[in-house]
This record gives sequence, C-alpha cells and structure tokens, in this order.
Amino acid sequence: MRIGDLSARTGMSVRALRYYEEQELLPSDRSASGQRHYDDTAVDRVRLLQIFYRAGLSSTSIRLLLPSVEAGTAAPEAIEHLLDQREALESRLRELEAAASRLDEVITAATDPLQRCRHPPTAPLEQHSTGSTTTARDRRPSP
Amino acid sequence: MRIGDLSARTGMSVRALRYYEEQELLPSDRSASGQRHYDDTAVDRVRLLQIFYRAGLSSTSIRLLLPSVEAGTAAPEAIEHLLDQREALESRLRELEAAASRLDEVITAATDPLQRCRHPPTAPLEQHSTGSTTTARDRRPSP
DNA sequence: TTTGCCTCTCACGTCGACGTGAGCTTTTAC
DNA sequence: GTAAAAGCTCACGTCGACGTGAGAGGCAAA
Repeated sequence: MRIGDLSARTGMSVRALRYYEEQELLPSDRSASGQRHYDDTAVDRVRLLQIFYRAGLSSTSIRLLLPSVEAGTAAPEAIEHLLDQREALESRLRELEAAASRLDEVITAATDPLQRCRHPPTAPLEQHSTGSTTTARDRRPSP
Repeated sequence: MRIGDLSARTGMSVRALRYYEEQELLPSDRSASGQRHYDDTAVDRVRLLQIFYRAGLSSTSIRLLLPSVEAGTAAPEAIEHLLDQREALESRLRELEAAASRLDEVITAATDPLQRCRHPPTAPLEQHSTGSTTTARDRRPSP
C-alpha cells in the first residue's frame, strides 16, 4: 500500500507518517520513482507508535523502546530505559489522578442537589486519598 | 511575601509565576514601586495550578475551572466545562494505561529469568485487558 | 552612599509533533 | 492523451509554557 492508504487505515496524516519515517520509527520500501510502499504490518506499527505518542513519550524514547517491543526481549541497557519510561508513566498517571480527584470534588459539590453540609468550600491541598479515582463520574444530566 | 519567596516556597521559577499572573491565574498586590506581593494563600494557589498543569490542562481551561474550584460550586455552563475536562482526563488516563500495559508486557518478557513458553514475541495490538495496570512494576534489580 | 541582591518590563528563543503551502513528478481514471 | 489525484522534497509556521538575557530601577545593610 502507498502512504495515502496507510493514512486512511490509521487515521494519521500523510505528514505524520513521513515524520515517523524521518524519526526512524516507520521504515518504508521505495519504488523506482521514490514512492513509499508499506506492507500490512505498518498499520500495527503506526498504532503502536500512537499508543506511545499519546502517552507523552518522545520520538527518541520510542526509538529506544521499539526494538525491545518488537523483539519481545531486551538487552540490559534497554531494560534500564524500559524501566525508566515505565516509572515516568506511573508518575504521570498519579498526576492525572490527582487532578481528576480535585475535579471530582468540585463536580460532586456542584452537582449534589442536596448541597449537604457546610464543608469548608475548598480544603486547600487535601491529602489525596490513595484509593481509586472513580468518584464523580457520569453525572452529566441525560438530555 | 515577594515573588522570590513565593518561588522558593513553591519550587516554581519566578518567570513561571509572572506567566501565571499574565494568564490571570495568580493575582498579586503591587507595591507603590510595582513589585508583586502575595499572601500565604498564593502558595496553595500555585500548587493547585501545578496539579492542573501537570495533568496537561491548558491555561485557558484552568482559568475556566478556577472559579468553581475556589467557590466549591459552579454555574451550569461551568459544570459543562468541568465534565468535559473530567472526561478528557479520563481518556488520557486510559491512553497512559494502554502504554503502560504495553511496556509491562515487554518488561515481563525481558526480565523473566525463565523465559516461559514461546508466545508469539509481539502479539500485535492485543486487546488490552481492562483490568488494573499493576503488572510488571518494581522489577529493577537492587544494585 | 555604595554594594549587592531582588525585582521590573519588554521581547526574542526553545522544543516537539506535526500543519501548510510551493513547486514538481508519478500514477490513475476517463 | 490528458487531466485529476496522489506523491515527492524542501522549508517555514504553529502553539504553549515557560527560559533567557537586556537594561533599568528598588531596597536593606554597612
């Protein structure tokens, strides 16, 4: 398939796909006239790239990660990097949970029809309960 | 306190604090000569801002959120925005979990000393088990 | 008053993942 | 055979949260 087909099948722009190749994340065969050609595995590759990009990883990190992910194994230095990235993801997860927790407090207070008691309206920097983050979801009024 | 003190107490750069004021997120009193002065509540405010910034919210979103968070309640349109941001956080959480899950697979396979059976080395785009994300953590060898 | 640190306001620089033409060649459809 | 559609390579633009001087003024101690 050519780049337009890959774009259609992955939802990524043609520009993005060329950018991935430039970053050595998405190799391509070239026809005699220079056009890029991909096989079906490229679709999965692009989706894998998107998983990492959307998680906030940089091109460089992904480039370091890819061989291990593809091979299903890793050299010792690669493992170090894997663990570093895993820890970074974990701390970003906790940051997101902290923000979600704050939003949940406000949403709960703002959508509670009974307006319970008179808590101090905003307890500054409350110890975030290390529990789950499933507090004030799905409260959007059904229209 | 002046801006240097606030910087020291929050860990944020002086430039960042001025930027927050520019974004109407951190008001300040000004002395006759134009220097910024803050009271103690500013420390909590900055920390709250960081919670949202680190979660990936934009200045604009935070500006819309802040009144509700401070007041502990919200107008109907504000509630809409609260729910939008909450949903955005949720989907970003899921993206992070997807990436973490992929890394865990690789880490497990790469650090497992027994190299279990002969799974296909990389199952392309496996259905991510909707369960928790606590699979292959804390495997870093104690040095 | 001088030293030294802090603060002020412009205002340009950065970095990363693409967007967006410009100008040209290749492939496809009729 | 020709025109539209798709591809190619530069190469500059973008956006957001600050970093980084430049140049000038403010403030407490000696």
